[in-house]
Amino acid sequence: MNSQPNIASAAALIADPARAVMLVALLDGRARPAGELAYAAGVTAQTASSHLGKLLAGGLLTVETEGRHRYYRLAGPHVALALENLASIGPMVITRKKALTREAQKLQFARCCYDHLAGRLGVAVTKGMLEKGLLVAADNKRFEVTPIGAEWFSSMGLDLTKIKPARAGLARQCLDWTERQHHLAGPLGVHLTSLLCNEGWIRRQKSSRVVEVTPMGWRKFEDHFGIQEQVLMKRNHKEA
Amino acid sequence: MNSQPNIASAAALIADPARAVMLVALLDGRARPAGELAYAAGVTAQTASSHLGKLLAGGLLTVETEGRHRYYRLAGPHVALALENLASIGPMVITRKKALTREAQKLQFARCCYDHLAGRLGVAVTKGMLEKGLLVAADNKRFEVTPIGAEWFSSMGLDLTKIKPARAGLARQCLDWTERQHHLAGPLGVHLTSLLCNEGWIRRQKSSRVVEVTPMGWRKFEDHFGIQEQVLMKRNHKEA
DNA sequence: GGCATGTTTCGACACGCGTCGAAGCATTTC
DNA sequence: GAAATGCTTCGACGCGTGTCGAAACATGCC
Repeated sequence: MNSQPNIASAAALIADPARAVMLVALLDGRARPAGELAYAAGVTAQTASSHLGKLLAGGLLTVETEGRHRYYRLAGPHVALALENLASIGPMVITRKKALTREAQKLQFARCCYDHLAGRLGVAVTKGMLEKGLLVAADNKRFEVTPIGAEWFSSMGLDLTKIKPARAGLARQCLDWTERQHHLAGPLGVHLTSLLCNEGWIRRQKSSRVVEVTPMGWRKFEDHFGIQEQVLMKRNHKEA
Repeated sequence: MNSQPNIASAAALIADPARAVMLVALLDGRARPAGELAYAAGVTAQTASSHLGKLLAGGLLTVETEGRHRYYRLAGPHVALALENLASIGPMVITRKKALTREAQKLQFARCCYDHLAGRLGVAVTKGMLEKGLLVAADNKRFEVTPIGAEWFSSMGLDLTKIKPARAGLARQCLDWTERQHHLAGPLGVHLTSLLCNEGWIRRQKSSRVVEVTPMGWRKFEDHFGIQEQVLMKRNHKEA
């Protein structure tokens, strides 16, 4: 009935530095394999495994086994929220605070999720491609490229036959953390993103996952997918 | 620059069961003396003092020394928010969640803060008494009863001369946590609250700090202070 | 001034838990 | 089938820290 022991145990799980690093590394909602989290936290695989087991038991993480990898991700947005709130405590830094949310807004708008496009822009592009019939959603969280889609990619200078599919497929559906909708991932997503970068539609920030759209990019996005800058920029986050 | 060590240390402060109990006890925003927190946490005064010192250094608490007492309170709403978010983690209880906010709303509306009236209602009553000229704000967080006020209390059957003032005074200004405005505290606040209870204006819940207003109470509140039920009930919380 | 109360500081003990080495499973690759 | 990779389990070590007794400090009451 009382949540008092609860809050202490949840906090205890976050309290360990190694675990905190892992959780922060998962803040973007992506799933990561145990080994990567171990490396990020600077501990051995055994130690990381112990930590991940505890976070799992504590309900902070969920896990998906895929082959010999185990992918961990945050159990939900409430966990991410709690982590962010915790970050607001501490040295009581009055500064930043606003700049941080600025950066967060940028990230929410457009970012790189590994090496493919995510955020509001990523979802919008994916949705546009679906509406134009370039892609269709398939089972097992995949996308399939339609003949029209192959033609479009070709016209963009991307030869699909030269892209090596991963074991999970050529184009995958990746659940966008902030938007709660799928965006395009997998090898095709990676190639598309670097293509948009090379063509000057978007620009990647160095040392950040923020992605910016060039003026030319906005025109192209509207031409190809009907994405209007005003609409995309103005939409506020939808809180439950 | 990175908030990673930060979040771990903040979590570590909350992670200890004794500290967690203290923090939860302070969740309503009231300031409480160290001894009371020690008792609540079930530890000795020395242990509690150590904990409180750490929470203070960590920026989770603030302290005001008053006589030989030291009153601790949460450092701000962001701490309360973080604590509540932490409570949402753990056993992943999908239930409640809505019922809890219900209870929280009730508490926000009217509650007992120690033994005097607080919440939206407490603030409204205090504001009404100020507007009617029954009280005036004085220095050192005190209220002073005007001659008109003394007359009003007398007409309510409360003889002010029989109330023993505390060292800090007869009537004090207490900062309301949810409303961010002052309400009436001190011995006068306590006597007024029990008076309203005995006269049947309000009803105190047992085993909860929630206070309910009777139909007769609403009529009286409107007659005496111009407090209208619809207005007070409908007003939503103001978020920054 | 002297005693009582509320709180903090100091010191010592002991339990908890994070850490890693070694070994055990599961899966993929050759 | 054998080797390699990714991850988990087991066991032991050692540091960190929560705990309380004793004492010091501060304030209020008589």
